[in-house]
Amino acid sequence: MDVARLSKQDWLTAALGALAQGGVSAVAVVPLAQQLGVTRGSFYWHFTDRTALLRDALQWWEQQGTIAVIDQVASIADPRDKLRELFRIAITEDPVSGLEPALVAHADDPVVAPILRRVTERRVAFLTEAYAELGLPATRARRQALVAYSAYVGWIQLRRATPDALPEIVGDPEALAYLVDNLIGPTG
Amino acid sequence: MDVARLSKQDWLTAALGALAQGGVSAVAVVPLAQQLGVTRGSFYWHFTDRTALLRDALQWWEQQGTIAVIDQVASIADPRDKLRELFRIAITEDPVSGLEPALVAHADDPVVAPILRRVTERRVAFLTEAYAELGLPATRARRQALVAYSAYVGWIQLRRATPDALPEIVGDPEALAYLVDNLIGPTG
DNA sequence: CCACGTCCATACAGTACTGTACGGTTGACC
DNA sequence: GGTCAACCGTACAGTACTGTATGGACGTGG
Repeated sequence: MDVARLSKQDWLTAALGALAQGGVSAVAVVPLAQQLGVTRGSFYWHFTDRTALLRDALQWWEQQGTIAVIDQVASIADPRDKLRELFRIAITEDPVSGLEPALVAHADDPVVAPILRRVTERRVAFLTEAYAELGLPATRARRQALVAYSAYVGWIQLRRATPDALPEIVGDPEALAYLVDNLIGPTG
Repeated sequence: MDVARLSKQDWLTAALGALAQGGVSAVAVVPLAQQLGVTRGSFYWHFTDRTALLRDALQWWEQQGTIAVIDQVASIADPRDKLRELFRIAITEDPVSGLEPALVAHADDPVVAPILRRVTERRVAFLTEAYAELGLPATRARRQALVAYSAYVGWIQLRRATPDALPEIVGDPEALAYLVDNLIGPTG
């Protein structure tokens, strides 16, 4: 019959969902097993530890979230169009709602810290490169990249803190363009 | 002798610190009591519940964090100077490091949700008013307020995610002015 | 058809936290 | 100096989670 055996990936995605909602401490074996319809016996076959689950889940997210999106826009030749499309994707989409806020909140966690750091650095570096292609000198390019990235981060935070105050922006194409232009910043 | 009896406020500040570091689940009675050098008997005299501690702590923070800062800049007449000073304070100071990211991460929590919502709305309303004083029409003022506030939120998040990438901005007065101007946005 | 690898359930300690009940200590005030 | 309230320690259940050990079900290849 369909006894519905689980793969390692099932645990990873479930862990990311729990992490997004309740933070690191919500990545617990018992609730996840209950949610997946199995017992802890399943978990301790796939993973050695609770920490191993958290680490593997974050590493998987690191690959999917960072590399996939960057690959999606890296082919765009014009740097201004590239930034525009990048921010549009980043603002409107949100694969695992609330994950990034949860990660930032647990920035001190020994498992979270290195991965969050790598992802942030990689994103800022990509932005810096794009702004450099736009003609900014190196120092100003990195400065603008930090400003733009922090604006992006704040946006996804705000979307979670007050979800119903923002559709008035995302829903209106003109307002969305206004936001994207503001994210890109003064590059003239 | 100096048996160092605790006040209710001691528990509140300790709770905010724990909340900032480990999230809602870190606001636990046993660890806090241990950190304060007492047993749980003290806690259950001052508070009825673990939830009551969390609620009271957040309400205290709501008053201190929101009202105090707004009062500090509300007297400045020129709206542009007012915004400048507001963002300067918001960017450079951080009374309880990491609290706001932790709150956003637990935006679904029944205790956190209403308070976070009130604080966000109040801040955005204050910004909207300032931009209106600057001459923006109502719709654009609120839109710009949301953009500016999300940029601010992202800044304090980024400061926590990668603390050593940002002093290069805060330390340099010129770069700080650049950031503040970018937060204020195009208001010409 | 049976032997083996995969996947999961169950049972057993062990730990950490929550609430409650109650008893003890301290200091102010009459 | 006795009384009362504020404050805290201790002991008792109760719950939730972690890890480990072990055995069973299930399918696949020899």
